[in-house]
Amino acid sequence: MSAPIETPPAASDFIRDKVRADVAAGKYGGRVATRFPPEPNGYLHIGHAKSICLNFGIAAEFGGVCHLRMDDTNPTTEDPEYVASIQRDVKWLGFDWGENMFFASDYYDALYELAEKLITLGRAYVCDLTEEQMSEYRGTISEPGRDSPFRERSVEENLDRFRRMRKGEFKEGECVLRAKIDMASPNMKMRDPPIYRIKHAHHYRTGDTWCIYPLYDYAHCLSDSFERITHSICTMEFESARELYDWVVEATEVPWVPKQTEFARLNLSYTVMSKRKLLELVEGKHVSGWDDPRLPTIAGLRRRGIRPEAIREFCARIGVAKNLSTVDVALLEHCIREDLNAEAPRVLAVLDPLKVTITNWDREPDELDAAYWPHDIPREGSRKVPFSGELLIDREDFMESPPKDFHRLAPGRAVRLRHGYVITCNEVIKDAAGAVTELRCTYDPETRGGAAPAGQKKLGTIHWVSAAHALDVEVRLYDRLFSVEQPGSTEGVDWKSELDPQSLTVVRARVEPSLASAKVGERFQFERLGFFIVDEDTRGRALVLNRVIALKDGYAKLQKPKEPEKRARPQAPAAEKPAAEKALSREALALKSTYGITDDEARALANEPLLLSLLESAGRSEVVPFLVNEVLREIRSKELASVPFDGTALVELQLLVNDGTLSNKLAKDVLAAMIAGEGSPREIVDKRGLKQTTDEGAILAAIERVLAANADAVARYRAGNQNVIGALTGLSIKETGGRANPKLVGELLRKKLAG
RNA sequence: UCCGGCGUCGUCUAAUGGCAGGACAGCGGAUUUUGAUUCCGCUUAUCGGGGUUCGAAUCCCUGCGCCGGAACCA
Repeated sequence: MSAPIETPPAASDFIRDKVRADVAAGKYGGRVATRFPPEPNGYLHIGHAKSICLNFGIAAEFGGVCHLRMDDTNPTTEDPEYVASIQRDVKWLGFDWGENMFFASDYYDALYELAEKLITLGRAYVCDLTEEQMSEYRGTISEPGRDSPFRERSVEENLDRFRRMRKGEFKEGECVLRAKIDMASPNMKMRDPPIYRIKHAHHYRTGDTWCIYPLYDYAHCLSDSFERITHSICTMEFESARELYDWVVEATEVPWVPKQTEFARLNLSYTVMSKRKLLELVEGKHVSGWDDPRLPTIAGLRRRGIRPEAIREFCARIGVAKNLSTVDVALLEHCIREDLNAEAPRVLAVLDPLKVTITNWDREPDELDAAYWPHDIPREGSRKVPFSGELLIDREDFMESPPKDFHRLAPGRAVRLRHGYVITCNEVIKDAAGAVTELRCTYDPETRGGAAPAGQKKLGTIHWVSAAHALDVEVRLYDRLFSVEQPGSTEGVDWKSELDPQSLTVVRARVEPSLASAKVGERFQFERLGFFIVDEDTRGRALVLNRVIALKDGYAKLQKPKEPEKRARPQAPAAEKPAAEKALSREALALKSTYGITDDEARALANEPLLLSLLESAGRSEVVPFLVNEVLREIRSKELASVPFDGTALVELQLLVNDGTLSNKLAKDVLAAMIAGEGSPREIVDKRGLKQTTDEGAILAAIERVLAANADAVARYRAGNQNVIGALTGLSIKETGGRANPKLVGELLRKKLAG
């Protein structure tokens, strides 16, 4: 239930399309139930967030439910600490599973009963092969496996041994329960996969009740079934497990049959996402913990200061598809800035202070009014900012001999201090080593509040604080964890060596005094610098702030030498000579010579038995193009195993095309009707009045109606978009009830548009 | 190599036989007391080769490339 209202409306995707179609078809009684099924053996990361948003999002959109289920079937890796962190993270992301919190470990009894049932039905057996033997018997991806010598044990013996497994009479690894499927299956997952193994281990929830534990492929689908899940959504690496998923559900004869759908997992540039690598970073102390703000973990993102709104928006924007994809982290960063722009009040802070003395300041400190929000954000509020004779600015905002486009402070130049006065630099003080230690400037009293002096239109603005008033704080500047786009993608290079040593810089910074009351978790924008959050390491008045994300820096970009354009696919030359094509099979060769057809046609025919039988009953090569191009499409897309007509009907159809009764397009419509069982081609033509027309008057009239109704498209055509003619042709044909001769429509249309 | 999946702007993703669209990134301009934001504009793509069709990113054949699958992990 559950997604909060402010969740961005998700654009549709192939999974939502499927759910929508299932609901419309009344599948599962129109019910929608999804689940997010993490194993509690690690922390959630932004890749999980994608799955969470998908599963909870779909449930919310279709009035269904989304369960949170711990897939805890491996006692040796799981831990309640992870359960707690997962619950916290899902909740923090803004989702609510309500009553629907489940644990696979709660199903151990039911799973065990079904395993006994499988044995009783002769669909599972206890196998005593060792692990190495089993893998040897399994064969390889290109060679079939061999049956285990224990495969034909009697039901009684299997039942007895399985019960003894449960009682703890065997050592770990001594035997397993296997599904009895097919050792020769091309899908390795189907070669009698183990479904129960012995583990004399303490489970964090069931304690020492069990010493056998079900494996994923067995437990997961049944858990889905127990929970009456309708759409079991998972990532692509489980694709070959789907066949087994379906087998288990069917073989155990459970009443509820969920269906699995896979989508591509999220990869992000400049970071790593695998549990193994994340664990290695944490355990190897490359980061400070699971919540290190540089990590893509939910805990890390939260500590970094990113709001769940930004993550949800990001997940909505990346979409859901099956392509292997690596999303540019710049998109995440964009979502973070976009979210914080309207949420973080602006304040002044200096990260790398340089002293500025205002030589003509001869009074008490001034109290300036400073709005918290810029003009384009409709929010109220301001604070006082003290201005005095001794200020601090960021070192970056001064250059002794600046280029022309540097609109900041330099000897003899003026700059506006944000919310303050315009100052002019008169003198640069340096230490013995030649480093600048102080700037001596004068202020213009007429410019209080930042008003531009007469005649000075273009004036840079920089941030500053008053030295005597500013707070001394710790600021942690976080950046991308890795310095390369795809860590680990270069052969022979350890991915850990690609960590960016500068992903964290800690500085002592000075911030305006209003931050004295800032609370942990509060976010600010330090003007011109970035977004910051008060970190939980803050102790009393000793503020610690994390940089969430830097502001975009147009000037820095100007300075950077342009990256050479990475362009041009390094693919072209291969296209020169056509690669050797696959030799024709014996069957195809025979077809080719019998019917005098092309290689391509023979191949397509040989691939599809249904097509072959149609051709045989037709006995004429004339129907081959239609068979290969149209009939094949229909039977593939509708997954047909048979059709309610034979080849003679196709010959009849072909004759109708030949004598001009039907256009090719109409023939396709007739074919669809034939598949729907509406009778012979001639009957369908008569019944539906599908006869093709070449009546120019009628066609012209239709074209005129279409052109009148689509003036904009006509304009685009005349403006040079030739492709529009396709759409207009289609529309015109449709206008005649699909009966117009397409070629004629095209000719007339072209003539009409030209004239 | 066997089975399966996937190939659309630099990146992610739409277009379900009929005008290749959007977002991010990039580039240019306007506005700006944040070189931010906002606004406007621009560049850039259907993996190659054949076929079917009036019309193909989409259907068929084929080549190529990438990913996943041989845990008693999930």
